[in-house]
Amino acid sequence: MEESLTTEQKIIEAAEGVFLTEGYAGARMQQIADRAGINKAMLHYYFRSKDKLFELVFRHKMKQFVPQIALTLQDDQLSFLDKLDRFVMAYLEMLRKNPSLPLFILSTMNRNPDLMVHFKIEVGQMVVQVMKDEISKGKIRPVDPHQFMLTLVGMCIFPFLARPVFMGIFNLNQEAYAAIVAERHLHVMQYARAILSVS
Amino acid sequence: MEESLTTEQKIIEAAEGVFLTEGYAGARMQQIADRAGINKAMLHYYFRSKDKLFELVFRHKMKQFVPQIALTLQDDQLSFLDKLDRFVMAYLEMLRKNPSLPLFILSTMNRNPDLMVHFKIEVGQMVVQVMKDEISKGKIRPVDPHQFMLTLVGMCIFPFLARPVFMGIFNLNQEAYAAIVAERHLHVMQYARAILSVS
DNA sequence: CTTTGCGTCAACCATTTGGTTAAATCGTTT
DNA sequence: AAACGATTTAACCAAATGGTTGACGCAAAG
Repeated sequence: MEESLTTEQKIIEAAEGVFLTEGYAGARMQQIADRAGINKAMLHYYFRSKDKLFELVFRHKMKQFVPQIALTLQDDQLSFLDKLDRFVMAYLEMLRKNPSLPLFILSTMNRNPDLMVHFKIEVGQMVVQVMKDEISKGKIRPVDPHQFMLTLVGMCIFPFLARPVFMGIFNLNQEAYAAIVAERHLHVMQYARAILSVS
Repeated sequence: MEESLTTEQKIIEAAEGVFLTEGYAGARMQQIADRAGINKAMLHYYFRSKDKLFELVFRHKMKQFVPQIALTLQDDQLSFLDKLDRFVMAYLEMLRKNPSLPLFILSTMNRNPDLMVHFKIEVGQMVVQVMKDEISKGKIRPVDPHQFMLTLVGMCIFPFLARPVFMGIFNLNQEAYAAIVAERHLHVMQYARAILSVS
């Protein structure tokens, strides 16, 4: 079936699954080995330690998590709001495919904020610059870019973080919550338009 | 100094601190004992097991976390938006005092969604009902209450979840981020007004 | 004074966990 | 087919971890 996968790939795949759902402290090397269908010693043969393996997984997942909004913003043809629309659509779709990604990243980063150092990220500064330009050009209303991005990205991510809590509080079943997530895009853009649109 | 605290209280306080920052899997009974300044055996003397102690802490923290918006909504004197304003103010203040509460709750609930069963919460249904009433009375614009509450509460909580990531992405220091959090209330209400206000 | 029961502790225990090792197996080259 | 390096495995190890035990202190009750 998946015999085409190399052992190293099988390990990484298994490690991602286990680390994502259990977190670093909750993950067990044996569990990863079982899931990969190999001997526990292989883990240490290919990746020296639990830390090394985790770091590999984390780096990979972090790249997925940090919004690649930079690419979307490059396109000069579109208006800023249309660029946002594209980004929100793509980001929500990615999250739907990786629903446990946000909690994994945020938990890890809270436990060890130093990890951020390894990621020289310019996307933040870039977005702020673009927004300031748009504001000075009068294309969008003046808004604190930090607050705006915090809200915009949060609106996308939060439903995946709070899923069990909200399902409980609002008495929702799987389908009802899936419907909310499916409609999320509309409400995110409704927010963006309400805040940014020049009357 | 704090010799007035009973041993049981010292344990609970220490357990809260450790569980909040380390999570269940990452917390060590020895660590809790050290922090409480007592012997490890005392933990098992007062609370049979790690699970029992954790459950106690979790229940306590869960009560703090679930927005007590119900109380705020009762007051009939205020308009709906003023009620929201009160709630957002109070909730943000609580979060500022308990910055690691959200990640703790959401992590735990994701790991074990069954825990929600223990909390018979009616606040969700109540908020939905109030909003529907306001809508039918024409006091606020028609909005999906679920989407709205998800956004409103998310806007409050998310800054505390994403703190290290956003500090990294936007190159912010402690003070800069604190300033964003301090100003958060304004932007949350700006959202609420933009979405709910009848023109 | 002695007994009783709660609180406290050091020492101990069984299991789990990350990690190691030495032997075996497989594939490729000569 | 011998040799050789890469891969895989079972068995093992030391440390850590949640949990237990028996003794000791001590204040209140008898």
